[in-house]
Amino acid sequence: MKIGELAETSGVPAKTIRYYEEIGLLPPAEREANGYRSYDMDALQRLRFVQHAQAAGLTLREISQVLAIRSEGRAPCVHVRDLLHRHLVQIDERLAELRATKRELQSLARHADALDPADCPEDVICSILVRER
Amino acid sequence: MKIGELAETSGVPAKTIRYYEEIGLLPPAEREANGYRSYDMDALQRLRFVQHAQAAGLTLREISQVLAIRSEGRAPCVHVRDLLHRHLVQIDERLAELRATKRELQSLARHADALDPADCPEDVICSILVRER
DNA sequence: CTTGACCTTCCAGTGCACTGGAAGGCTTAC
DNA sequence: GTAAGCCTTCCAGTGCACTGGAAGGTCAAG
Repeated sequence: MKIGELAETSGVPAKTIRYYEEIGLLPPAEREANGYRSYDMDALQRLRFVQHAQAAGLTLREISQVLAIRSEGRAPCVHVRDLLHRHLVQIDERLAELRATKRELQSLARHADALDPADCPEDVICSILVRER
Repeated sequence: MKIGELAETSGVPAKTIRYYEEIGLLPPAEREANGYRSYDMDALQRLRFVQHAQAAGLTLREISQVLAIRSEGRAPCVHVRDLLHRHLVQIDERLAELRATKRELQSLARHADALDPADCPEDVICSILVRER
């Protein structure tokens, strides 16, 4: 399987696959006689793993770590477990933040919708956003 | 008020305030005879506005736009209104994404917690993350 | 034999929001 | 007068995850 096909199958752009290899996230690909990268199903699996892990909120650096640990023959389970728990905490924090932002935004939006632009006073930057909450 | 004091009062590092000026987010500060930047309460208000707008999820670029529109004498209300509504949509999307990620992560974490690392098979990258959902 | 779709490397840029550090000037207190 | 702690500019780097483009090699179809 050439890089274009892998890109097609996985949905990850060829450029990005090369980039992943470059930063060591993926192992150097096998090469055909002509120098083209050649991939097997393992490569697809690895790429899918990267996608899953990314969807789970892990950074490429963290994914690299898991991959590296695995390739050393150690089971990354404990490591992954920690990573997962840490990310769950982070996600909860981020969720709380986002919800607060949403409330703030909604209150601002309600205020904005009730305003006639002509009423905007000249002496403040923007009465919608500046008013005290 | 010198930059350090403004930084102290606002909680925004002096470095960042200079950066904001550099990118045109804040207007060039008044200078004292010795070249030091000098700020008044308006500056503090602008900085607070930036903080609020940032907390509301606007990018510095968007905040610049609002500030620029205002400084042209036009009321940015309509613009801000649009911005707010667009950001509300974005936040809802991001919230949905995050919640999905959280569910995914929780399911992975439950799986990981139930696993003995010794059970990790050697032939997959990481059974926690790779398994089908 | 050419056209077009692939593939290669390499370098450089993007976007976002800073942040660090060097080299030097100013101010205040002792 | 000197030391600490401000301030200035300028350049450069950070982190994350790509993305673009140039210049060139390869392959299959017509």
